[in-house]
Amino acid sequence: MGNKKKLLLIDGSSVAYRAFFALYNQIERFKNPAGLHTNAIYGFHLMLDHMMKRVEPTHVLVAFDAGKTTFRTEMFADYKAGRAKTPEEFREQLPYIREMLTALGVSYYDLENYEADDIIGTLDKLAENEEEYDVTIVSGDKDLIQLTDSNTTVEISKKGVAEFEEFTPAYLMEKMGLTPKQFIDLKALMGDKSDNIPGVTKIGEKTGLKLLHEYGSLEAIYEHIDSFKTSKMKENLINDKEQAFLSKTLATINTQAPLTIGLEDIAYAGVQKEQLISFYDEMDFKQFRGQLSQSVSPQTFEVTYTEVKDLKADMFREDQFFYFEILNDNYHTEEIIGFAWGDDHGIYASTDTQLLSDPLFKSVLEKPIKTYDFKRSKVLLSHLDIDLPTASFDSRLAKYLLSTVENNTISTIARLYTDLPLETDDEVYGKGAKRAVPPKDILLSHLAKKVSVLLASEQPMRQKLSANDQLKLLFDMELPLAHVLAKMEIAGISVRKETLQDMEQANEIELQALTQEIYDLAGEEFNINSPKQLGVILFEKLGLPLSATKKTKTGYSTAVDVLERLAHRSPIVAKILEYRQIAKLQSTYIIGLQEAISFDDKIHTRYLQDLTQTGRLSSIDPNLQNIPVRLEQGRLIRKAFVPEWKDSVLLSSDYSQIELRVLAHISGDEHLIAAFKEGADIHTSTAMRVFGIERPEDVTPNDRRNAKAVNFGVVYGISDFGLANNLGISRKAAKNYIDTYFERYPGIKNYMDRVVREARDKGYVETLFHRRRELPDINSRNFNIRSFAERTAINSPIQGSAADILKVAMINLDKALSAGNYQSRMLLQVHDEIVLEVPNAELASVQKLVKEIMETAIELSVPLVADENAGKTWYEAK
DNA sequence: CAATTCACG
DNA sequence: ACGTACGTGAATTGG
Repeated sequence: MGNKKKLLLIDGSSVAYRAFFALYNQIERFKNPAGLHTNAIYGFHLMLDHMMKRVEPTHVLVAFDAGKTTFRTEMFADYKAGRAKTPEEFREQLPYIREMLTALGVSYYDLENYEADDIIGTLDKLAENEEEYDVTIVSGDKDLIQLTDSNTTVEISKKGVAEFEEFTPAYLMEKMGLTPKQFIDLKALMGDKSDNIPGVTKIGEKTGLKLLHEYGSLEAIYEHIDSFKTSKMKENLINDKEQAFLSKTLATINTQAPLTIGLEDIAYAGVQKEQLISFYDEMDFKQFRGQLSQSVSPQTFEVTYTEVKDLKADMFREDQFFYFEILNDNYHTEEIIGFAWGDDHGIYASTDTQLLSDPLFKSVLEKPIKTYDFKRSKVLLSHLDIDLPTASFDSRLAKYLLSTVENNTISTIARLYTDLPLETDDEVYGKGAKRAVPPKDILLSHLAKKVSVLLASEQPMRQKLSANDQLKLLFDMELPLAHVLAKMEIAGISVRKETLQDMEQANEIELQALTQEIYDLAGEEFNINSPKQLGVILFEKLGLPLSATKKTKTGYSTAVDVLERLAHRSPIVAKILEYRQIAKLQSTYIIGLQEAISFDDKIHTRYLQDLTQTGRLSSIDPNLQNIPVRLEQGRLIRKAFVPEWKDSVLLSSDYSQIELRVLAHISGDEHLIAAFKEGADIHTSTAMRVFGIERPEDVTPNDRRNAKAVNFGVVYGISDFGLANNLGISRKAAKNYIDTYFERYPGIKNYMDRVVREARDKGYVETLFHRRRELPDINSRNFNIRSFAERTAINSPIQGSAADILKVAMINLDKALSAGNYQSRMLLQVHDEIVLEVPNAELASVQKLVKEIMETAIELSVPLVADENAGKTWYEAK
């Protein structure tokens, strides 16, 4: 019994280096006012926080390498020779990391002639002798793995600043089949490029592991060396014997370093607040500073405001900002808890929503106002029967257009465009269960501060919008769209609960039956919804082959594509697929949608206008942009979506192939343009060109299918691997398709090269309407990260321009419906589709109108085509 | 709170 | 050599 002590040992040199590179692509963002780079310091802090939280140590030490020469260089002059010079931007940060550790109450230590590894090894040994310690070692360097034992866990940094791979003796055995001691022998055989440890010629991880699994140790390998068959490997082993044993010595961590400190010296002291605050200020770490100030003195700015009890005419002037506050994010169900407005001459705040209905206030709101989140404001005020017709500025949308990298809260706006440190809503209102309306003075002051941030940030944001040529995007696209979306959300869509209830009952019975069948086939009961349990049943109990299996981080994958390849091996697989499909419909849609129906028998989704990286909308609470359609069983759900009015229908109008048309336009590829101008079936046309087929009627369904996949791939930023995966063909065959495609559509190839080059030069890409996507990773040295950024550079202008075009169409349609005094109204948007509610009497003319407006939203070098369908339910409007 | 799966364009 | 298709949201498990 008794509390075990917990010791955290950190390889400071290696963790700092990792932190430096984890945030390397943002290095220009991490500069304090004095010009010092701070990315490694910041990253180190994040890693340390992460581990402190996870381990909750009683004792901590950060060990650093002392200098260039160590006892190892005495034995082997070339040890760690030939290393790339440490960048100056990194070296300059090291002293500050030590300063930070002091302020954080964490000890650090270095020792002449020894490396950080040896300090850690020695302390680990000391702790082991005392027995009541649990030890966690953190490093970016796998060498430390040799120290793992029953009391010692080794965390090796894997990715970013908070992802680690946890090594225990059991894990090491499972992963590599090695004991911690054998891990040293592996390195002796393999060598280590970064430390310039030679190892044995031509022996890498694979051969090293094979030898160790067979003989157990380096010594044993050499004892048996005479019995080896003659081979190049044997020869290398013999020639490099001395080198191998030297490597082993070099790789072995010294656990007997002559430390001048002991465990009693490294107890965790806790943060030194004063010191830490001045350190954060010096480094310009606003975030850490903000978090800390929560527990110390609130660190913010002050603002004078008037708490309003009675309205007076002189409280209102032209060009004021108005801000309306709610506690949680669903503005359809939340009520205003306070509001504030003002300009440079004064800020006013109140919690009395009755004031809003005062004729004086109402008349002010009828004229264009500046605000933050016009759509939300409009919906909230509509609940008070106040109509907010227009806005002349929306800070939230402005921020979204300037950069999609961060969120668009006022706190973020404050940080990016002003020097006012505004607390986040989570800090002021609390989060999770603790969230609540604060005392009035705190609330009003926070609201007044928000208004003052909105005031201070408007000009900086306008200037940047202007510099980016994005003013029209804000004033002619996003702001008018916010108005249209508000009306759609307020209108909502009628959903028939009884239809869903009937489906729920039928499905319930079917699920019961399937569950029983699956249990019978499995020979036991288990949770079919648990991929983990399902994996055990399929791959262990039933012994299905792992050949088709993908692995996930946590175990076997049981995703559809895997299961489909296994379907012929056991009848249980098909049952599981069927169960999955119905269970998905049942929980997400049939039950989920019923819960989202409000008292007016309608569903009011919220469109997020400032979330996606491309300019698309998204839909939440519930998501009405992913209602099933591809499979008939799911598609039936659409029968529950109906018009509100009698003698009306739902009209759905969707763009045909809008992304490929956009691609044809921005690439200027003559063949793709010609195909669209001819009105050809685009996938058939692609099949003909790529597979060299003369007549359309000779294109088989399979040809067309393959061509379709290629077309999709092109839009996504194609790769042979991705296409191969999608089509279930070899990578080579996929590469062949792609090469032929680029040969036959040189304009497309040209576009891809051009847009990636532009992204590299400018750091961002743009849509036809100047919507930007920043691509900070485009010059990353990491192949994966860079490739992703390149595909994104290709895809974003296509997906984004298509999104822009539908937005324009919606705005134009809204205007036309109003101008024509139509009763018809838009209800839903699904990326390339608009759903309207239309009285029968208006159907013919509105259908024509919608088609016309969608097809003329923008003039491209290819025609735009929209197709309409109407019916009594969304299901029939297909 | 992360991971997995699956619904949509 | 590297190991991936682009963009979303919701339900469910299980630590």
